[in-house]
Amino acid sequence: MSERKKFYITTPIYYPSGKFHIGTAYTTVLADSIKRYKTLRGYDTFLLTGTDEHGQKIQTVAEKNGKTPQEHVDLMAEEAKKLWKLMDIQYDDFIRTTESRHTKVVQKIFDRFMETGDIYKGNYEGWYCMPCETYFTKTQLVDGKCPDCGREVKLMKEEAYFFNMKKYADRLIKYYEDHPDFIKPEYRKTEMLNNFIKPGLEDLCVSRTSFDWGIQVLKDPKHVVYVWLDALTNYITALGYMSENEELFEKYWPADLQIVGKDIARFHLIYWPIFLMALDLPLPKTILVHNWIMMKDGKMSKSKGNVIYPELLINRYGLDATKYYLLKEVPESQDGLFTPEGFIERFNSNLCNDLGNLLNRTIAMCNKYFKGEVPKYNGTPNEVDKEFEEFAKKQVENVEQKYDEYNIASALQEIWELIARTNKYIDETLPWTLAKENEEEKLKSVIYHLIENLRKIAIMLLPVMANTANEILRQLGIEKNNLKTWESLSKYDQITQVKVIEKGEPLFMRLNTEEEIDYIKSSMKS
RNA sequence: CGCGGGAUGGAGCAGUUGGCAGCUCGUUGGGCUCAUAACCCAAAGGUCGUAGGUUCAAGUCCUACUCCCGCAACCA
Repeated sequence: MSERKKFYITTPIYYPSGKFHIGTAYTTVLADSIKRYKTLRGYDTFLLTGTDEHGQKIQTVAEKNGKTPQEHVDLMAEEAKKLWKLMDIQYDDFIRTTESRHTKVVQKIFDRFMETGDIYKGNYEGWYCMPCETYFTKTQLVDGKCPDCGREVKLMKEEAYFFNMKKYADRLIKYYEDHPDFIKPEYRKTEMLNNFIKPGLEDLCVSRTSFDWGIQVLKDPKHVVYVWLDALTNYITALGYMSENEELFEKYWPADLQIVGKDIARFHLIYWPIFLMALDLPLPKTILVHNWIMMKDGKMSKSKGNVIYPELLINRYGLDATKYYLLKEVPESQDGLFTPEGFIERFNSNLCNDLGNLLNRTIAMCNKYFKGEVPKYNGTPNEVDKEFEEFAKKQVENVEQKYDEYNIASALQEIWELIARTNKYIDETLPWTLAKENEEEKLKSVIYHLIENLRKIAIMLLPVMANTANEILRQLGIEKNNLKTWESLSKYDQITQVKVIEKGEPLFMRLNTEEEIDYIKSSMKS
């Protein structure tokens, strides 16, 4: 029965050493929106997210809080799930790297790599900070001292396993060349080639003995698997790879889209494909590297007192407004900028004025002139109607194309152009004048076109702002499911026997700019 | 000469293969009254980082330079 095409999409698994900030929320919302779009387009979708729960840092943080590492990550995983619930993220599975379905398979993979010779034993050398119990590379050091605490570091050596990356370098380059869609945006590929691959790949350290909060290496129990071999494989262990039941894996792998932040681009664009090659598995179709949301004074950090948490925005301004802002604000070519001013401006201007007010005035007119009953489609008696219809059709195509390119910010841009055009249409057609002059047919056409455009706008907003979109449809009185599908966007004359609600309700209430800016700024400090 | 990205009216950004410099917000003036003091129109405001070069024509190509940001190998 399942002839539907599948679409497997992943977020990174997040490292729960502290509270999740807005950057994490951004990645997840981006993935969720794309999933919703693909679902709307009829795909059988699967969205995976989760937490990366091992490592030295977790151990340290847990101890500081007087907890065992397990207690700490249990708590953090719940925090993550709570946040995703608040944000209405429709994930299909949540993988934790401490779950046995993951650890068992990682052990198998490690064993297999030892057998194939991809993993060999060697020595890891680095500058070690005793109090922090952490290794640093030479370039990470600040004035030759520990970048975290500023104390002396010692050059230390420990036995460790390495993965032979060099062996796969040529294959990786070839793969890049043969698959132009593998990495988005393109310049990330250049970055990888120039910085890491062309100068010669170094082998990757995949085990440690200096701490034990990790997955044990079966054949050498004093070692635990180190970071990336553990973390990256979540994308396949979650689907049951190498387990008794590989059904999901068979169905969904390879991933269609993997979304990562620019900070972990290297690991996903180099090591991950190489691990997959070593396992003889197909590579994901596309890895999308997104940029960051920055603050005016640079990177978000607690010491600067400029961290913004998603809960704050959601609780005060609503989920849809928050999602809209996030997805609109990060461009492909560079980092986005979060400013309280920008947030409030977007809210008032785009959401209240452009969209909310358009719905409100449309509903008011439909009530005033037709007692709320949407007139039947009667063609395009107005001169502008025809051009207007064509414009809407074109925008639908544009939006679709942007969504297909995973460019949500641009898709929203295109939707807002249609909103603006629709507002303008009211001024062009002057419905109140038509009413006075008893131009019944023309007036019917105008109202119909307004309602129909709003219907299209709502459907196109479904992936990003489901609540708002459904609320628009509700106020318009659109109930039939066949008027809520993406396919219905290509039709213009389908609305019949529909009655809008008697009194429009504001989608978004205008905010007092100064008050809210103060509010956001003061909450960022505390 | 490590690599990559950026530098465009007050702020934030678009600018495919070179062809009269655009968008959003803000400012000013006007219009409209269906609407959430919203919406529509118009105007002001830029030597497109600097200096050269190619071209009939360059924000867009080439060269040099300046400044900002990220990465620079095991830090999500």
